[in-house]
Amino acid sequence: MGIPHRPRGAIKTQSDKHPAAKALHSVGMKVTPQRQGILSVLDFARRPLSVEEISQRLSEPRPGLSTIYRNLERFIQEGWAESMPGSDQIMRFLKCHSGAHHHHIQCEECGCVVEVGACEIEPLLREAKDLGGFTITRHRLQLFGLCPTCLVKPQIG
Amino acid sequence: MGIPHRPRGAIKTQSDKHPAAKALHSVGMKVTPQRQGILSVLDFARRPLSVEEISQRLSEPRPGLSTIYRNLERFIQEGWAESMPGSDQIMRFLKCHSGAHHHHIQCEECGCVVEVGACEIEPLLREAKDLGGFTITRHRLQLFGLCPTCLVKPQIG
DNA sequence: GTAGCTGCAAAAACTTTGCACACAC
DNA sequence: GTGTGTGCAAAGTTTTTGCAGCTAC
Repeated sequence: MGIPHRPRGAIKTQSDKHPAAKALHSVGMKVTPQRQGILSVLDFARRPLSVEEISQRLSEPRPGLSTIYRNLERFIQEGWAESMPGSDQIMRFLKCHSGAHHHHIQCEECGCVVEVGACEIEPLLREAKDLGGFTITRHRLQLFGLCPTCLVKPQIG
Repeated sequence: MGIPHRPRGAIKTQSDKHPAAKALHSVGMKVTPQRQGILSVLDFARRPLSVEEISQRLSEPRPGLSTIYRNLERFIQEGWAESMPGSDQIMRFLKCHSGAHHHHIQCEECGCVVEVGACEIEPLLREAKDLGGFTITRHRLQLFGLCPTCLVKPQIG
């Protein structure tokens, strides 16, 4: 047990089994175990991960770091992932579940991230006068706070 | 010529001449030419500068890069400067003229940055319900647009 | 005079690149 | 079979660290 038996004939590329494979297919990218692995790791992650962290979460044999870098770049191009530069030099990556305009809230305690769909900032900006004469074309909002779990949990110290 | 003669007696530390020196003094940092230079470069910059760019704008003899890094770190601690991670790996630094909560608008064309003092986002966040149960503690808003100059100037292409 | 600061050089950390081989299609 | 993708290793960049000497105070 554990290994489900696979109906033969249904196996060739498993392209239509996992959504990841489907997505890769749809943009003309080859469906490789490495890509599926990286996408899967990002899917399960609840906070932005560095390349190193992504590598650690991948099962052996692990793809080379360069493979991870190269694929993340493509995923970002496709709008599947986002890079989140932090205060350190390390770039962290996050999967975007919504293709539309959205923002992220990150918990200051545990680092988990959720997407916030509704963006009510645009109208605000339209009204704002004192923007130094700038015409706003886009914005980026990062929210920080405490997630429900960490809010309940008493802070250490 | 070239070298202005300096009234003797007025020279000791010039601590009370430049605001930079004053500021350094006020937090117990020694007033060195390197620090004054870096602060001055940041003061004149209209867009975030990388360490390399700061170095290039300093007059000979230039401080070592490590000196620039070390001082930027302190300036950020003091709230005089801010680091702005971009899409590349390079950290860029910007002088904050307001100590209070503020945001930046960056021109997508020329890269210049201005501060926006009034932040009308807080009340908005307080009303917002669908934040996944998060309690917002702080936020970071980056605005991008076209500055008045670039708005007038016809785009190339 | 002393603590703090700087310069230099070496090391560290992160990311990119080149090329031969492998694999998805 | 072909072209894309991968692994490995080397190089490139940016940033940090250690230490001896210097300088602001």
